[in-house]
Amino acid sequence: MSDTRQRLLDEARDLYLQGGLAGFSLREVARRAGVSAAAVYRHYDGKEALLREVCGEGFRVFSSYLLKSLAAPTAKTRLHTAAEQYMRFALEEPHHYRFIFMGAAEDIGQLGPELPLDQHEPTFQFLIDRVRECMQAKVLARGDAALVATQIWAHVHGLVSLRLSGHLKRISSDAEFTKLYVKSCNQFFAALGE
Amino acid sequence: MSDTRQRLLDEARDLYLQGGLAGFSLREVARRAGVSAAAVYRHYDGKEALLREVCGEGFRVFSSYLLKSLAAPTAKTRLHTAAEQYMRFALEEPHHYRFIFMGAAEDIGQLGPELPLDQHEPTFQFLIDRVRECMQAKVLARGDAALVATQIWAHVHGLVSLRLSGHLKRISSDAEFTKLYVKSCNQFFAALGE
DNA sequence: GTCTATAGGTGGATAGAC
DNA sequence: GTCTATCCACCTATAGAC
Repeated sequence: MSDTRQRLLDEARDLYLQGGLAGFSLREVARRAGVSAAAVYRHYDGKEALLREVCGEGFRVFSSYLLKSLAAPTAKTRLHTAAEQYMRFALEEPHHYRFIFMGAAEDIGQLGPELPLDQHEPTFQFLIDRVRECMQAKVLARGDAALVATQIWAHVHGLVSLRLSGHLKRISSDAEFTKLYVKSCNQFFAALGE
Repeated sequence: MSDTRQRLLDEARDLYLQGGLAGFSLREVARRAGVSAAAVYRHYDGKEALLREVCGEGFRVFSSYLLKSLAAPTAKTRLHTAAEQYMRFALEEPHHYRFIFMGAAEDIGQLGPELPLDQHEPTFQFLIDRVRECMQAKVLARGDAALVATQIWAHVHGLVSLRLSGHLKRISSDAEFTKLYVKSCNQFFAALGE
């Protein structure tokens, strides 16, 4: 991948998250990348294709975080590590997180129908697998693994999305947030029969 | 308030939630309301002012839902009813919910600095009060009421926002979602020492 | 691969008639 | 209060030179 191509991708993501789809234009992306607007078309088919690529990159990075949790030795630690990695991804790659999970994908969907939202399924399946093996190991109470995975996803997404959107005014540092996140997850896992 | 003024407000909210800030234009709002673009300026100062008014209306409706929970007789039922009303607001007024809690307000913030996001505080304070009285009634374990309220907010917002953004592909009806929501809240409240 | 130039379009906002 | 007419800015996308 050429330097310019990657540069355009980075600037596109930043610009999008700075001003949403409203303030997003190829011209501005090109300006920031230091090339003309026409040059963008040598690398991407247009506005929609560029944003689509941003989205795909986000999912690749997200997956790389999640997969690290497979290195943990037990079902229980794999679930806990997965939750931790989810948070790490959100805090370390907030641009990507917001793009993927906080409405950006929907915006792209309105630009064109064939968006890469299908990528949600494989990553969600990963969480279901972690829940299922915890149930088999009697770490979580038996039940519908997909439903429990949904509850866990909602719990972590709720915390993370409020943090990233700036709604948690009482929490000032990442360290403070991490403490709350870990505590809240532990309490919720406990409620799920751990 | 004149008919046209209210009409513009309704169309503005719908248009915004249909296409985000990207597809939002005064001209289109005016078209839908059946007036000329220039007529909008007789009622609102411009694009930003119109969206600001949409936001304010959303908070008023949200408050009206929450306040109903004060009619419940005990601290515990008031907390449960508040959680239920939160969900009812989200399901019955998804446009307003998305506008207020799912990024829309941020978009407006980029249009102009003096946005009505302060209104988050009073409504969040309402939840803190419900938590505090539950702690005093020994329904919840004692602790930092604001922090526990944050956890509860995150939990319900996580569920609701995933539902509204269409990410919960396995849940097809509002009834099914309501069941999951109530169950999940009960489990989490239990973990908080109820 | 990058540029300039350009065609064709949408939108915010205002002026002035009615 | 609502209209038409208008100005100006910005955008997407393409054509053709280098």
